[in-house]
Order: sequence, then structure tokens, then C-alpha cells
Amino acid sequence: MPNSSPPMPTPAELELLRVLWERGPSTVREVQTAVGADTTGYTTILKQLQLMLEKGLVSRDESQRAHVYEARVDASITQRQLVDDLVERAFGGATDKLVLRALSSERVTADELRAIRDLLDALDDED
Amino acid sequence: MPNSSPPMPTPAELELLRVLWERGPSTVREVQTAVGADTTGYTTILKQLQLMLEKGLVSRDESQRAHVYEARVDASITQRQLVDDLVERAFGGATDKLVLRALSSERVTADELRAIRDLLDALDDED
DNA sequence: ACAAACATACGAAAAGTTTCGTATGTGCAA
DNA sequence: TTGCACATACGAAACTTTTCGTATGTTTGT
Repeated sequence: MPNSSPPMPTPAELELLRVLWERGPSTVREVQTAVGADTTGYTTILKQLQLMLEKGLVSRDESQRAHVYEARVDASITQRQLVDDLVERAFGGATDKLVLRALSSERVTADELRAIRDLLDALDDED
Repeated sequence: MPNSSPPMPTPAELELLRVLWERGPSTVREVQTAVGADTTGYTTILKQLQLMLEKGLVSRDESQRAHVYEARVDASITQRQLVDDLVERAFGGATDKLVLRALSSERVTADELRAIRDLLDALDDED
């Protein structure tokens, strides 16, 4: 009886999820290599993934000696969860405030702005 | 010698900052009332504000018996700091991805979309 | 067969965050 | 003046998150 939907990932967990999203199913060793083998010990990654397994954030295939871990939560859903959380905590629920803040921050390229405008247009057409 | 710029606020600290941003300079009691006197003990708020003082997130006026705390960091700067942090951790630095994710989330009203479009136009005119 | 390399499990230290209890001081009203 | 309401200071408990050490088992190359 899986209790409910998995909890929001912690920062360290998010980093590992991002590896799994990008690489697909991976062994502990592969994940460690991806995050930089010198920055974090092997057993640290292992333990982290084991915790994530308990939380339902990942699943694993134990058919091989080196277990293969796979993300159990969507990138899109998790990202929205994180964004919504920040919107709530920092902007009192006003999504547009967050967007405005993000856009007025530097390092948004012209291409990115165009992508956003396209989405706005698409949203308009929906109604 | 203030070391450098204040660190990013933790979630609990952010909640208190939001009260100070909205109310302006406030006593511990006032802050506690604002966050809901029943949810968090008085000394908890007090201690939190004392820690925030050490971190440079707030300043205080001790001329009265009940010290008056004031935010030392801008809402806009702090919010951008938090957004940038999330962009980095969850979207690999791609600000537009975060924006797209935020916008495709429900609960963005037509008014909010208009505000965003206006900003896009303003950004265009800048160059 | 045996040592070296590599894998998991798991307890627990280390570090960070949040909450509160207790000691203590000060102003004020009966 | 005496006691009550209310304030700060501060240590430390309670949690959460992150990191690692150690025990132990399995595979592989010589």
C-alpha cells in the first residue's frame, strides 16, 4: 500500500533525480560519476538512492549485481511541485510575480523570451 | 566588518521576512501575531529573529523595551536569489524552462498573463 | 584458490534547521 | 512593595538532511 504521492525531493535528492532524468536508469556508480566522483563519496550516493527508494522517488532493478535505479517521478511534475512551493513561500501564491522576477533577472536570452511569448499565445488560444 | 551579503533565508526565515516586508518594522509580538500566534511559540519567533540578526537578514532598534526588527534585505533581491537558486537546481540554469513550467501550471489569471506580456514588450524595447 | 575490486546494507556521525524551556530583567497596577 | 504581565537571552532538545565508516557478500583476473 503505497501511502500517497512521493514527497518533494530535497536539494541533494533533486540533484540525483536530474541525473536519472537525463541518463535514464543508472547504477550507483554511474550516478556518482555524473555528479562528479570527487565531490561525493560512493556510499553517500548509494545511501541517498536507498532513501529515495523508500520515499518512492525512485525504483530499482535488482536483477543485476549493480542495482539499476530509475526515477519514479516525472521531471515536469516535480518541477511544477518545486515552482509551486516557491510561489507559495516567496510570492504568497502569485505566480505572475515569480515569473516577472525571473524574467527581469539577467541571463534570459532572446530565444528564451520568444519561447515564452509563444506559450502565452498558445494559452490565449485555449479559451 | 560585515562579512559579505546575507545568506539566502531558510523557509522559516523567509516567512518572517515576508511579514516584515509587508508590515514594516515590527516587534516580536507583532510578527508572532501576523504568522498566527497559535502556530508558533513566542520564543521561537524571538530566537529566529535573533539568528536572522546575526546573519544580517534583519536589523533591530533596541531603543524601546520591545525591540523593533526591520528587514535588511530587499524583497526583490531575495526573491530573485531564490528564483535563481531554483532555476539552477531544478532547471539547470534555464530560466525560460522555469517560466514555462510556472505558466503552464494552472492558477495563472488573465490579468497575470497580461502583466507578463507587458513586461516582455518592455524588455523588447530596451535593446 | 585467492586476492583485489566492487557491490549492498546499515548504523550513526555531522551538519543544518526549527522549536522551545528556563533564567532573568523591567515596567506597571493594585 | 509586591506581584503579574511581558520582554530578552541563551542553551539545548527535536528534527531533518547529508555524509560517511564499517561489515559483509560477490565477481573477476591471475
